[in-house]
Amino acid sequence: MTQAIYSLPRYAQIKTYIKNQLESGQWQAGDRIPSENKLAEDFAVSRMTARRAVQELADDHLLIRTAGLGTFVAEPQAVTAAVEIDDFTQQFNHSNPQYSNRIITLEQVNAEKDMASVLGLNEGDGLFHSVVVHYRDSAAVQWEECFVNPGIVGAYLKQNYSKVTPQAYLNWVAPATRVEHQVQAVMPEVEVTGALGLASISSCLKVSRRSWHTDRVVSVCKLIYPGSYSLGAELII
Amino acid sequence: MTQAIYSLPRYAQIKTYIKNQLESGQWQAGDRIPSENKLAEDFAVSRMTARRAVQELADDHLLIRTAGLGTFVAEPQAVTAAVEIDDFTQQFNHSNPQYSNRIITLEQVNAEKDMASVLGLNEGDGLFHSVVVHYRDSAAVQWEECFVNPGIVGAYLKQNYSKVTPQAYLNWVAPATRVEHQVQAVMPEVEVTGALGLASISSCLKVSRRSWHTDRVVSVCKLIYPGSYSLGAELII
DNA sequence: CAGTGGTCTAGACCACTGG
DNA sequence: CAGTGGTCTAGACCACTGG
Repeated sequence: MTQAIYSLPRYAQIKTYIKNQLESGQWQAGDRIPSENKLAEDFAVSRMTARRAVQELADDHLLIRTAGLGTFVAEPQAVTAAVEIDDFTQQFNHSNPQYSNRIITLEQVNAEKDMASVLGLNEGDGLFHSVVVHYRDSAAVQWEECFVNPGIVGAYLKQNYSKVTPQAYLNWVAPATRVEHQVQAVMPEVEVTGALGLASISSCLKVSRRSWHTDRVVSVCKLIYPGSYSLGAELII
Repeated sequence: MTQAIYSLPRYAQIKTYIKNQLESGQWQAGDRIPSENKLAEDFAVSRMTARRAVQELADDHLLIRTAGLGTFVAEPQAVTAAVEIDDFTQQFNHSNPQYSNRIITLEQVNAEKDMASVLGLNEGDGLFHSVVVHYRDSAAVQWEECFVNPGIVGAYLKQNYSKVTPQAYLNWVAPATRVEHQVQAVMPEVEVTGALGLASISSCLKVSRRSWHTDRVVSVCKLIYPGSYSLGAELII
């Protein structure tokens, strides 16, 4: 069926076959694809080999598997390309004389269900919550709201954040081994626009940020920038 | 050794053990970790089970494997503030049945001063200009306005963009060797909001994108997304 | 109930690395 | 050469799903 490149491993050949079916539209989102046993039979390989092909594609989010049900074509994912933008954590520090901040909130709260699951905690567990507004030359440039895993950064609430920013402290205690960002345009709540000194219906840039230390989530943050602020290099168009 | 959560699969227990060694610093970057055979013996499992644990951690870039040599602790990754942004060129293609587009503009224009300098042209030189609106399931998801260097992509205007997207064509003719993005929240002009089917004061995400082929600028694009659209993975907070 | 994916075994052969 | 990871087999038992 699939034209094999010489000596391409069999599981890779099966992957290629499946990917061709997906790309050509033969198998549509939501369709059930052949079972491991069927693929093993069709390609004359053991089930473990067929399984490997399917599993790796599932790991890549091209397929979704459910025991007892089968394997299904995933909804088209927004394929992503990594783009380097400003590192917000390094941008703001107290060695910069233009910089200042204001602590709005610094407290322990009980984890709601979603946040608990993201941080690997149980619902109701204690976690740390902070809200800080960052200024450059007395203009508010960022609202930073963080939820912090107390199992990793136990002394988060006890730091003096007029000396070090929350992000700098987090990076010092638990250097991120992975960071995930998500960017969106929003009109923030009045609480945020007020703190940033904006009109109540201002368009803002929202960056959601999750950071890991090894395999544990250290912090989940929401950063709001005034719309006039831009991430990345110079303005082009 | 490892405190197993009851009924956690054995490969997962071995993963936990390894991760503990990494987190505690027992195994440092560059160290060689026990071989599959050694782990299989220590944990009294088959080699395939031990292998699965090690392989999954290698897939997560915590370990690096080389046949004949062994498995080594990876260097801590340099954290870059990478934001995952949709790769428009791959996301939008005509083999995706949910996709469609509408060409608004496809023309040659004379370069204004700023654009000429960005593209390495002289003021008044001809350049190509396109505006395309992309749809997913008949909902507008992106306004794409491009200025294209005619010295690199001379046949840009002659393509049939009902068969291939402008970005896909650009990538085919002059694969980008560098891409720069800049992200901003804006309230677009009525022309844009109208084409996207939005209220006239909608908050939108604007991505400015410049792409290079070797050292020449191929295209300068402005991408506008509805504010409800988000770049990157799932919504967190 | 038959079928599915999830886990696991105890072997095997291979290409490759270092000493 | 002995050891490593990469691939692969032909079985097995399990929890789970739908009809």
